[in-house]
Amino acid sequence: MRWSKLFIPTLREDPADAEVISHKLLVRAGYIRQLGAGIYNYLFLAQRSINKIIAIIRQEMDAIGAQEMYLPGLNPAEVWQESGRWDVMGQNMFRLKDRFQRDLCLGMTHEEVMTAIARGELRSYKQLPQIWYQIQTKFRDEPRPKSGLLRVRQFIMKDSYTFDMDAGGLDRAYDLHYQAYCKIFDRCGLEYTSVEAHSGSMGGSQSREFMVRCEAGEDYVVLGPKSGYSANLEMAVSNPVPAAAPDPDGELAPEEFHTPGRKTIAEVAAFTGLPETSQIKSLVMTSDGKPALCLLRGDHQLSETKLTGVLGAGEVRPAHPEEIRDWFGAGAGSLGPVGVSNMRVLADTALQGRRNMICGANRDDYHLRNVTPGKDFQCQWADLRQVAAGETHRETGETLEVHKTVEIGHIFKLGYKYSESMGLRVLDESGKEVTPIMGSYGIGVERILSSAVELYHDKDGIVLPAAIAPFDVVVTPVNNADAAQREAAGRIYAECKAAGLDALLDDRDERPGVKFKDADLIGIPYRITVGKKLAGGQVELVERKGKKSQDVAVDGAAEAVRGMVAL
RNA sequence: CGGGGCGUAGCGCAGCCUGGUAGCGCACCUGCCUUGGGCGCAGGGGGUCGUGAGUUCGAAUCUCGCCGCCCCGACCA
Repeated sequence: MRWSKLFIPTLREDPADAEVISHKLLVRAGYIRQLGAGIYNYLFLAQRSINKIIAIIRQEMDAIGAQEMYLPGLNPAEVWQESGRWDVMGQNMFRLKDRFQRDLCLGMTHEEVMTAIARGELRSYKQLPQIWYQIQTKFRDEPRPKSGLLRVRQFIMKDSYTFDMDAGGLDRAYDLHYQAYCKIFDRCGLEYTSVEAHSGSMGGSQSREFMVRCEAGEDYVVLGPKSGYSANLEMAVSNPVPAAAPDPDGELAPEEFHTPGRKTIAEVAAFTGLPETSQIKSLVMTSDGKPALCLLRGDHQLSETKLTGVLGAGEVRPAHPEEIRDWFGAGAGSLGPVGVSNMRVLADTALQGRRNMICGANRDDYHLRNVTPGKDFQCQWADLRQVAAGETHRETGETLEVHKTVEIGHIFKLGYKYSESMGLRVLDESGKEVTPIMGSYGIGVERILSSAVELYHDKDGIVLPAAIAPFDVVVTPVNNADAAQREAAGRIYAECKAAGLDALLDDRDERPGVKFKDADLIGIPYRITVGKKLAGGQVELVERKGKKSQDVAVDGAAEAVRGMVAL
C-alpha cells in the first residue's frame, strides 16, 4: 500500500490523558483513538494488527478441532437468569430494555448462550466431545476503565467452550486449549507465564491464567523461578517470614492498656515498641449481611478471594464504621476477638501457635496484651493471608517474587455449573440421561496488542513482533522526487508484495527524517531505505528492533526481508 | 461510590487570580526553498472558550447546576 493514500494519523506529542506506555504509543502511532471512557476506535493500523492476531488464533483453534461460530452480543435476560448470573454479575453487566420493557443485556461472556445452543441440539454421547468458539465483542461496565486498551468496556475476545461426557474428556479439552494457547502466544511473539488462578464468577474447579509481566498490569502473580511455582496472588500460598520478635513466655492473662489515639497497626507498634508481627490484626468483613471477624498477623494482608472461599458466600465487603460500632461498641482501630460471640471468628493459620499477642480491646483507645489464640478466644483456622514478596515457597523454601501482570488468556474447567443449571442432558451408551461437563477458555485480543507494546518498545516508538505488526516492511525512498530512487523503491515494493510480504511504500513527499520517525513510531519490523547508495546498486535494510542496518543489493532486497520475516 | 485534577483550533498548551472584541507551538492550506532523522522563509484558513442558568453595561475569566475525560482511593481500621 502507498503511505500517501493511507490514514495513519501519527502525533508528535503524547496525548494528555494517557498514562501507560502502550496507551501513549498506540495513540501517537495512529493505531487508536478514544471515543469515550474505555471505548476506543481501532483505526487502520490497529485493525491490521488485530486481524493478524485473530488469524493466528483461528489457525490454532481450528488445529485442535474447534468450530467457529458467531453468537449475539445482545442477550435476552432469561438465559442469564437461568444460570443465576443475572444477579451475580451486578453492576459490571450492561443492561437495557427493549421497546416492550423486556430486559436485555450486552454479553460479558457466552457460557449461557453456548449452553442454550447445546441443550437444544445435543442429544447423544455420540455427538460429544464438542469444541465451539467465537471471536466476538464483549461488553463490561468496568467501574474504572483505564490504561488505554488494557482495561476497557468493549473489547474483542476469543472465547471457546467444550462439552464432554466426563472429567477425563474435560481434562483432554483443557489440555488441548493449554497447548493451543501456548502456540498462539508464542506465535504472537509474547513473553508470558501461566499461573494457577481463581475462577471468580465463572464457577468451576481448575483454571490457569496466561499473564504478561509489565508495569501497567493490574493483576499480581507470585513466582518461584527455581521451583517453577506460579500462581495468581489470589490463590498463592507461602510460608510467612518469621515474627520479628519472640512471644513473651508463660501463661499470661490478657491485660487492658490505654492506647490513646493509636488506631493503626503501625501506630500501636510504635506506641508499644513491639513489631507489627506481635499484633493481631482484626478486620470486620460482611457477606450476605452477616459479619465475620478476620484475624491476621499485624503485618499480613487479608485475601478477600480466600475469605470468600472460606465463607462460601457471595460478595464480601468490609463492614461500614456504623456497623462496626453496632457490633463491637468500639470503633475500628480498637477491635479484637476477645469476648466476641455474636459472629464467626476466623483466624489465619499464621497465628497458630502464637501466644501473648496484642490486639484491640473492643473499647475505644484501649488494647489488650497477652492474648493467646485458642486460650483467650476461640476461632476457626483458615488460610486468609495474601502472599507478599519475600515470603518463601512451602516446599523448597525458595524466596517468592510478586510481579504485576496483564491477563491475556484464561482457561477454566467449568464443571457442571451451566450444563446443570440450564438443563443440558444427553443420553449415554446405556440410554441413561447424563449431564455433560464443560470448560471455557478466553483470550483478550486487544490485550495481546497492548501487552506486546508494553513489552516491546523503545524511545522511538513501538517495536512489534513481525507476526502481529500491521506491515512486515516499509520501503522508503529518501527523496521521492528523485526519479531513480522512486523507481527503485517502487520495484522493490512490488517484489516484496510478490514475495508474500505485507509491504508499505512510503511515497509521501516528506523529508527523510519525517518518514524515518513515522516508520519507527508505528513499529514496522523492517525498513528498506533507498538513498544515495542506489548509485552503487545498494539499498539499506534496517531492522526496527535494535536498529541494525545492512547494505543489500537492490535486486536481493525483497528476498532478504522475506528471509528475515520467516513467514 | 469517595477524593483530586482537567475541559480554550485537529493535537499539546497559555490566557482566568485582577471581567473589556482569544493567543502560542505543532499540524493543515498556498508559494518558494530543501531532501539521510520530525528542514527554512513568506503568506493564509480554522475556535458557539464542554453545557445551561445567574451576576454585570460587558463573562473564556466571577457564581451555581449539569455533562464529559483523566488520576488516586474504594480491605488492612
